Amino acid sequence: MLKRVCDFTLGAPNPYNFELTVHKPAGWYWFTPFEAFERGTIWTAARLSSDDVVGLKASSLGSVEKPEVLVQVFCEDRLSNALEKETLEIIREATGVEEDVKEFYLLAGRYPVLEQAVKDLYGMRASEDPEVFHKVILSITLQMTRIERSYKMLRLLLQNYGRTIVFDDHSIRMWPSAKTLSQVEEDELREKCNLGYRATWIKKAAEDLCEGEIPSWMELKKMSREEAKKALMRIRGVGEYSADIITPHPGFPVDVWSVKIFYTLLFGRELEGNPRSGIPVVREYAEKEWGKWQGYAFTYVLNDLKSLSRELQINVGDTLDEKP
DNA sequence: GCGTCCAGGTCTACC
DNA sequence: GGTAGACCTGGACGC
Repeated sequence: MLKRVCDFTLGAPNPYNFELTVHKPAGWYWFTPFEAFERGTIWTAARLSSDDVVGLKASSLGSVEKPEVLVQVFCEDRLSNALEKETLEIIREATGVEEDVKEFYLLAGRYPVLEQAVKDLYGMRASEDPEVFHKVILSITLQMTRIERSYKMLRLLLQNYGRTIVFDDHSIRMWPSAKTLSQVEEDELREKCNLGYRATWIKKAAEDLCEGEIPSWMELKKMSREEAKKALMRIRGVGEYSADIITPHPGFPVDVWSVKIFYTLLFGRELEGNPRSGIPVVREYAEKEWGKWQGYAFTYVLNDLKSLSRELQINVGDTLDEKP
């Protein structure tokens, strides 16, 4: 059982909606697929550069217009000043309390789809777990398969190689560390987690990360958008789509499923022919129209599909199932 | 039941 | 530089 070692209280530029930020409507997790969310409070876990895992309990003390977030940190031992500072940095990144969305909201007013999404998800931040390795695993398991199998692979990875931490009467399953996965035999990884050819890439990424060949989140953040993407695409198994998911400079990671929806929403007609042909069209549109806010546009639309399809009377298909 | 097809990308060999 | 073809697995579908 971890003990409470420190608390942080954070302010944010309004509007800021804590619940929508940490518990997004489309069902995606904040830090780990096995975190707990009950009545406005979230219990989750983050990994520090020292490989220590801290438990996080977070809730809102304020409102959308007067935001204030309380985060309690749990750990085996008291954190050093450096690790406490790193924990705060991770929390700031994940809560998005330093991001001001007013500019995005002004831009959104010019596009009916975004205007509706902003109305529905007012105050939400697009931010999430700033851990490159977790995002590498996620993006690789999302490739070339149905979403059900992606979830299965993720579940098996966490169940077989992740660690469970217990704090504040909650038990949270954490992602496996790069060190752990680098030491697992590739065949074992393939068989135990149903990864197929992805086992080679995940194992290689774990090894590269241990050897310092993959930049950290903060290092990527300091790079330009293009440099960060180029650095990520040097990881085996990470192409343009995956790099857009991993990078701290969010792009527009449309795939053959989401491109059909975005095409319909943006151009008012269904995409005909091979869906892959629509990907560069939608990407180009997002880059040209929304520039640095394209990641926000993607997150807002993706998390508001049910409402958008109803309000704009557009059929977005039957693939809106809840995520794990 | 059983065989076949193909999917929320990426890599590699070949031209 | 551009582009087929291969890659794991498992659910859907046709027979």
